[in-house]
Amino acid sequence: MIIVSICDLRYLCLSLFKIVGPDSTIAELTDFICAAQMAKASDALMGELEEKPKQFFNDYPNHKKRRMLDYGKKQRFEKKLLNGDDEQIRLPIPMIGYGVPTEPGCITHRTLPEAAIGPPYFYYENVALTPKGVWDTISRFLYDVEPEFVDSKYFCAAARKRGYVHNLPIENRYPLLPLPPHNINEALPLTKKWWPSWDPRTKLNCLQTCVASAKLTERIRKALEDYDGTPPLSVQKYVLEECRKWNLVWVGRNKLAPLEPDEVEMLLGFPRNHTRGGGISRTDRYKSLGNSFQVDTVAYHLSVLKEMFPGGINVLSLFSGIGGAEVALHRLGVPLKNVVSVEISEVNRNIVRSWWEQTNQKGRLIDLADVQQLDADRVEHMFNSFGGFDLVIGGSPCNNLAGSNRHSRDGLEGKHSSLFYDFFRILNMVKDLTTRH
DNA sequence: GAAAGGATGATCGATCAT
DNA sequence: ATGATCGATCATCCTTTC
Repeated sequence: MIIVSICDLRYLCLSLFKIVGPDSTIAELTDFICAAQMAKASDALMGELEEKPKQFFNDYPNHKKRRMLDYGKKQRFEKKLLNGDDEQIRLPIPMIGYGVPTEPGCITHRTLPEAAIGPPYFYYENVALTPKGVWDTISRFLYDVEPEFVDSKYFCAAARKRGYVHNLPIENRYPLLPLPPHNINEALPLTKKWWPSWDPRTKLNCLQTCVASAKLTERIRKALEDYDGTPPLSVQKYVLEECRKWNLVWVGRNKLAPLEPDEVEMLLGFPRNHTRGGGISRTDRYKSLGNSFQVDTVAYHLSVLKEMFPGGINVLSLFSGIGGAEVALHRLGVPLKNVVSVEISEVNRNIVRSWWEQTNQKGRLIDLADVQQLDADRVEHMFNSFGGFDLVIGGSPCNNLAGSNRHSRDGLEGKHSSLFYDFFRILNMVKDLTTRH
């Protein structure tokens, strides 16, 4: 039974911004929404309590204050309230979304919810493997569009499991050419010579923000060189574990190494030296790259824009990072008229700016620092001076969702990941402005 | 100071064993 | 069916080294 519709939720959200103003925190916002849902749903809950009271109390302990860390229970709660008829969002096997160029089984038709249909087009990205219920919430806010889960291992030699919520057409997509190498030994041909037969990997795992230290690879080398030829199974197991955990590749006899920043750029579909701005350390390059789009994957989804906008597009790019969206559109040959790029990191803004200059862009790049400072007035002003935005694109922070985070995997309400609600807020403003014109 | 190294589990699903 | 096991994962904080 659907108790609170997505429209109600959006109106609640928007009215809260009007009531308490843009300075209110996300925690206040979500508390408000939860309280409103509670009130609206109380009648139906009484019915449900009669049916299976025990399960209810197991699932939803009786506390007034919402705690950050019990997102799982809260999300189940919300799901039951809002989406009781639907199954929880599941990841597809294989993880190819509506289809990828290299695999059979392409879906060419879907029906979008009425409220989701553009203009503007929007494209939202985040990690696929989140705590439970996160994608249900994201999908509900983004007009009930079902996420498209795609693993970039179908586009390049490294895995990258991501969910994409967008309202783009899915017919007649095409990949960037030339197709990038799909296996490790094609992408990194020099490793082939040293690759032992007992290492069965053909794809790398997800490229992350940290890489293994030289000390670690030295320890592995020492462990291997005790044996002439094939090491015993126990050593093989240890080495392969470290290889998979740290994405190590073979660069010499018994010698493993982490990927170079150049190689990560190539695997992610960026031009060589894309992140080699002035004064950026190796560590910072890995960090910026690890937080980025896989360009070929995103470009495949965006390729439908090429025919629709032969004269170019205006883009609002939120959480731009090192400009994965901009690079993807450029490589597709979609002219960039006006690009508003919002990115908190100055280093990343410099990277995008110098890419913009190096590629001789004819359009205009406006870079801003903070999505939270992007209020209705500024959006409306830019909207009017450009004649609207054709695409709102971005991937909001994943650090409170990602599995690698031991310290603060707090879910969508976490300090950084809650900026998702700013993506929704800004997209919704653009949507309103577009329909008004 | 800046860069690199090292220690730090948990979640969730898929697969396997019972 | 049900529980055990396995494997992947856009990270953060503090210490050490340069």
